Amino acid sequence: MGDGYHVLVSEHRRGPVRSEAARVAILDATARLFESRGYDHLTMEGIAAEAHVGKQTIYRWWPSKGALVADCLLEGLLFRQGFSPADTGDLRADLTAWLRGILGFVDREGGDTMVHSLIAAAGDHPSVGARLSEQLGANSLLHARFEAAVAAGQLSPDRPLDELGDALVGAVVLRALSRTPSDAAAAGRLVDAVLG
Amino acid sequence: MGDGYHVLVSEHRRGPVRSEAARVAILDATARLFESRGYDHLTMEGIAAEAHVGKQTIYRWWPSKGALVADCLLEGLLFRQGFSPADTGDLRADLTAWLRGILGFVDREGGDTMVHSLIAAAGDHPSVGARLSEQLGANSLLHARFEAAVAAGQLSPDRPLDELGDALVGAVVLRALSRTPSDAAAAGRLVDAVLG
Amino acid sequence: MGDGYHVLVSEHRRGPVRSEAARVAILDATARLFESRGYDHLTMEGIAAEAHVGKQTIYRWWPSKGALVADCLLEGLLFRQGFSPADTGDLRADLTAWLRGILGFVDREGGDTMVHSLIAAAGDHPSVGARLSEQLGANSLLHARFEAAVAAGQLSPDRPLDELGDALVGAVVLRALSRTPSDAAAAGRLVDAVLG
Amino acid sequence: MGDGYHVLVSEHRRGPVRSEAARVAILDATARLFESRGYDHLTMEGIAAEAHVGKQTIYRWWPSKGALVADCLLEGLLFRQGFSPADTGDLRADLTAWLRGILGFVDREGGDTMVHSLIAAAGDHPSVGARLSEQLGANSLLHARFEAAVAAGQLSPDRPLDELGDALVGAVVLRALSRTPSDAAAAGRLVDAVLG
DNA sequence: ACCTAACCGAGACGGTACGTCGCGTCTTCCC
DNA sequence: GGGAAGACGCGACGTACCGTCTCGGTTAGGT
Repeated sequence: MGDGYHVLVSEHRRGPVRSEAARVAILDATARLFESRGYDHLTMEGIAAEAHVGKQTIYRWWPSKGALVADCLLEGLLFRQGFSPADTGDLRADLTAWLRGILGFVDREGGDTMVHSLIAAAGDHPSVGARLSEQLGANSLLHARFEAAVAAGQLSPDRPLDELGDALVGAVVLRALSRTPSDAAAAGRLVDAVLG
Repeated sequence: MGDGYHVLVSEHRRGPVRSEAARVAILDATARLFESRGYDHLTMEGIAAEAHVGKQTIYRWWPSKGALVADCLLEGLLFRQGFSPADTGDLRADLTAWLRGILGFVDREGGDTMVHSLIAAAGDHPSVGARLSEQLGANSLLHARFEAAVAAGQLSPDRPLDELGDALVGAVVLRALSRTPSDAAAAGRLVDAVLG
Repeated sequence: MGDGYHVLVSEHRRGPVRSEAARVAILDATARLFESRGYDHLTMEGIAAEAHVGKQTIYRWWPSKGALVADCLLEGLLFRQGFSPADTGDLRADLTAWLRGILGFVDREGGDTMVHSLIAAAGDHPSVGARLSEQLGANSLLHARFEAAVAAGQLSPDRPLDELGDALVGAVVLRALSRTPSDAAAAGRLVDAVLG
Repeated sequence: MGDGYHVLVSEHRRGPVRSEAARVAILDATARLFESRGYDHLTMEGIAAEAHVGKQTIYRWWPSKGALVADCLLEGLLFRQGFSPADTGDLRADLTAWLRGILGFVDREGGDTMVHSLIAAAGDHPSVGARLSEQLGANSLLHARFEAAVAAGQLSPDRPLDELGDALVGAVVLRALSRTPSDAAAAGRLVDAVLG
């Protein structure tokens, strides 16, 4: 897992094996250019040049720019900053703090570019979208926090937890899309909206 | 409304006035090509040819493809299908039906292309994002439905209504981004998630 | 003569007469831009802007860029530097000095640009070619010098004088076209070639 | 000869080598369009289309339209009709016949277009001018004829032969520029002018 | 004193061509 | 056969000018 887009099967072949150096150089170059120039200024030619690699070497292993970015996400080269909700026992407070962190990141310099780039990449490659919400903590960490809240009796057990996360993350994405700047109370209001 | 991207300020200028025929032809062509080919196969050259217009006439009045699409949305040329929640008195049922309609549209042939295209366009132009959620009914119609629910005592008056809509629409957008197909119960679960 | 491309006939018309200010501004602007940017970077739009004049005002009175330049030559706004052969009594020496002056001008900074521009303009407008050789002194001044030489017995009376001038000027133009730089003795050799 | 604009130096480079097929297709298309439409209706886009070649492939190897035409001349694809003076022993008669041929060509349909096109091309690219006079026979063939005349005692040995040719060819070019139609005796007068 | 045709400035219009960028494929030499 | 390099056909970009047309404003005869 995380070996690049094509998983090497064990069929025996002649000739040299895939160059790990090239694979890493390509992903590094992709991540570097993604962060500095954004997804839509990311070009295959630019990546090849930055990685000192022939274009064919990229096309041999990845079918598209989106797949390349998806692999960068898998390797954790992009969007290093994960957002995990704390567990102080107070679900509402924890969610608000978590959201405030995310909204702050989105509003900060470069943050919205990053999110926009990820959204654009998600349009090109299916798994990027999944990774996007995962990096925002929704899929795993947020789910765990919700389960803890259910166990603590702060959340009704029949609430669909995945959808709860989707709603929160989705609202953030929507704000990023419409470039609505978030005021200080926005995180609180959003939590109020879904928790009641 | 429908004045185009540049709002004509009242300063007097000599010379010919902007051609309404060209403006309409361009927006029509944009809408036509957007629906038939999707946002990322939309080209300025294609629009100019389809509208029988010089490229410069487009660039004179719109800075980008995104702005063009945003104007099409403003004029209601795109995404004609608006989604408005009914008011049967039962908020939960109404929201579920409304969401089911939207999710069905997104999953249906062409629907996800349309949403993906709008998301891509939103990345290029700020106001497209706002229009996107508006067309989904969130900003105005959904807000009205929520207010009716508050009046009917079905919704706590201190729930932030805008954020409630954002959460629902955002979840839909997130699903579209990650291309998660929605099962029959998805709409219900989503409503359960936010209404508790 | 020199009133611009269209000679005003005396038929009576209503309305304002042609604006002399505009005519002069246009020719001045043309000459200014011709000298600074060369014939092929000369544009109708540039001239109109430089002259603070509508494009239509240019097209109303001149059919082409070449005609405009031809009028500039007629008015003496271009290529102010005329070359006239002296008459010291020694035809060979006078011609050599005259040619040296011309060749020097062509080789000097900007000179070949000017000649190239005039040649290019001549391609667009017939009378520019005639003006070109006239400004080089060939048509009138050189002819007069030749007649004096005939009278002084330095030149056989059956030599065709016009062709003699054409040969000398033509050789200069050819050198300008092929951008052959002329050495110090070139003028002398050229005179030797035609005078024998 | 015929190596194209860029002379390949022998430094070794990796990667694909320049496509000879593309080079030839481009030059052929250029010659074809030059002859049919003239230099100033020659467009890079037209050449690319005619040659079934990408525009970039042209710009990769030639900096301008003029360079392209210069290469066509080098390859002998243009102006196939060379003019060579005969040697009947009578220099004056031979030169007159040769000039009459050239002047006739220039005056004939298409001839002046060709010369004007070459003159225009010469303005864009230095070597075209040199090729122009070469194709008119001046540089090599005419020089040879002059040497024969010197050997035969018909021409003084101290006459500068190159300049003699320049004078004759230059006069022709000048006539083409000023679009002066040549009468039947023009060739004779021109020869009289330079031979005395 | 109007009327109105023609001038003027400004510049929008439908076009053509420009020169550049990036795509994904193909070709060459080297390891 | 993988890899670096990069030429290739191609499509689109955004810009520059072309020559025409359309405005409002101005200027003179004509009535």
